[in-house]
Amino acid sequence: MRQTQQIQQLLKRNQLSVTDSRLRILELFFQQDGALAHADIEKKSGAGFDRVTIYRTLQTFVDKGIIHTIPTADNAVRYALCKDDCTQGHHQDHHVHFVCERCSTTICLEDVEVPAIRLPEGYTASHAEVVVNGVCRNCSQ
Amino acid sequence: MRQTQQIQQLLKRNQLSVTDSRLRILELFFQQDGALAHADIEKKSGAGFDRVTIYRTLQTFVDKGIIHTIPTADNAVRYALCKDDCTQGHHQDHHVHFVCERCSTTICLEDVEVPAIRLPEGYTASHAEVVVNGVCRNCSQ
DNA sequence: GCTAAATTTGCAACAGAGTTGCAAGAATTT
DNA sequence: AAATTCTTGCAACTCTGTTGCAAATTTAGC
Repeated sequence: MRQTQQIQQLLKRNQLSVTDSRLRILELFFQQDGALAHADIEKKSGAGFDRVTIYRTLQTFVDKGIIHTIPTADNAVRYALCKDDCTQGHHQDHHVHFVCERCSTTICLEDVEVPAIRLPEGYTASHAEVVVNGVCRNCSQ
Repeated sequence: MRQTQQIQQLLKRNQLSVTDSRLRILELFFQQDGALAHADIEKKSGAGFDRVTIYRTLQTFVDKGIIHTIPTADNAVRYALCKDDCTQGHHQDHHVHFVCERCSTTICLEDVEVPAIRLPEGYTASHAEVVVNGVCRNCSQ
């Protein structure tokens, strides 16, 4: 399976040991183009990894910049893959996410540009998170 | 105390019974111009209200449109007062919040306009939440 | 390929956030 | 002031996330 090799390389590039849970969880992210919550991963991983392992794996991936978190109004943390060109600097920039009101699918709109936001005097912005709520392509059909 | 009367009227206008906890919690929101988390309210309320009461009170206020929630990256729910002209329609619109990276103060920037965000084809936006992270006026001095 | 060192996993136990049912207590209505 | 309605507090529970530690796995050296 070629994807598995890609994932292995991704892990090694980030100086991480290649383990079952890491392979499987990354695989899930590559299969899904939307974002995943911890609970999704716990269900979909199948292999019955310990909750703690999943938490730690996700944290590790966030630390390494492989995935990033998405803030949502319902206070459920979701994670999404960072694109390959998404290096450290990425998270300093603007970032747009879309949450579908019908199916709750959360996707990362990397291509959408966030217009500059004018703040009151005295305020300095370092980066902004934008969460757009609405109806996704699938649900609007 | 005149403010107490204002708060009482606000409650009655929303068909809510006037109780100690509701008065006190609304008072906190009026004193504070930033946002409050559940934990903040528990500490600051002083009067030792039950945790459950605070949860239910906040939920009631959200339902009535008196306060609204703010999504943050650290996954801590915060609540802020809606302005008087902030009726139901408000939450359909854009909304900008600012979180200070130094003091964690969260404020609601009602006056800032959010530029329209262009989405890929097939996607329909109903409203957007923008969270700007940076340094607030107090901390930048 | 095998051993030692380093890393990762799973378990147990815990902390915190939030919810629900229900009886007792307040506020509102008449 | 009594009856009704609504709200509170308690207890118990679920869900999410964290920490310490021993066992298991992975990696690196030989």
